[in-house]
Amino acid sequence: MPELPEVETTRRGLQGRLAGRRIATLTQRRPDLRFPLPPDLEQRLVGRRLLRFGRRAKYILGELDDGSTLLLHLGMSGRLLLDGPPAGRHEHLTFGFDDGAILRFVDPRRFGMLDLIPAAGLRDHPRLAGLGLEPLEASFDGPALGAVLAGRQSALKVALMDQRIVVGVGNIYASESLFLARLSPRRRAGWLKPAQLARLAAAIRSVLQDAIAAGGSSLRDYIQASGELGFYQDRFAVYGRADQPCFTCGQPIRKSLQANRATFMCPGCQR
DNA sequence: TTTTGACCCTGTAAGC
DNA sequence: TGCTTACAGGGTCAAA
Repeated sequence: MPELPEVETTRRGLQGRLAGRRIATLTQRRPDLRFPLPPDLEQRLVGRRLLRFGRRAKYILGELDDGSTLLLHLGMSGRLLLDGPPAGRHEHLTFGFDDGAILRFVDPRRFGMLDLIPAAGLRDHPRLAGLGLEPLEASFDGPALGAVLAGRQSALKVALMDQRIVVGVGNIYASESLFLARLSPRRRAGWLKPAQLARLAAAIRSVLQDAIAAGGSSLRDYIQASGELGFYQDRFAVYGRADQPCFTCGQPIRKSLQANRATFMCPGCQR
């Protein structure tokens, strides 16, 4: 489910509602998400104040008042829901806060994860070390993208989804960004010219920013922390539009598989 | 070193 | 209607 726009939208919801709040209770319903939860999680979390919520790649980072960091990843089906009713058998963790706020971690497929990192361990944490460029940072441009793609023989779309190269771009936004940049997902990643790299970097940034402004994309089970739906899915140019006419040139959108993931492109517009 | 494919788990939808 | 199969937004690991 969540790519960078959905994670960022969730982060903003948490920051607005929970920053500065103290964790009063924690209920765990099962010990295993993608990875086992820290065994002493409740003991280490209850009583701590959450100072602010940050983001690195698709990870949400909750900074605690003792210097440790609550690390959250939503996987493919994870949701963080604020103040709503109980979410049923896939609600694995429930946080209660000092002002009565409730945060529910719901993840049917359990590809999500949660960890608590001591202050000294954040930089070297195995989930965070080695992550690639942040596409919304000011330094993300054509030359920066060219530097990390240099020498890559793999297909361009596969490279864009590699979190060691660029973070936050998943299957939906890779297809949408490549359409906007008019580049074929099957091009070799390391062979782009400077003008093409500049176009692609700008397209990635533009697609992600527009999706954040729209509250993310709500397919199947993604909703914002507030319970509202995102609506960027209404603007998809290619994703999920197999055989439908391209809005630009009218040719049918083509669906294929790359690295066992669905890829959508317009054969008329993308070269 | 880089790239590819299998796999983790569950729900949904399509096809028979 | 009921069963089976394919597929889904992510990330990791082993093998090639």
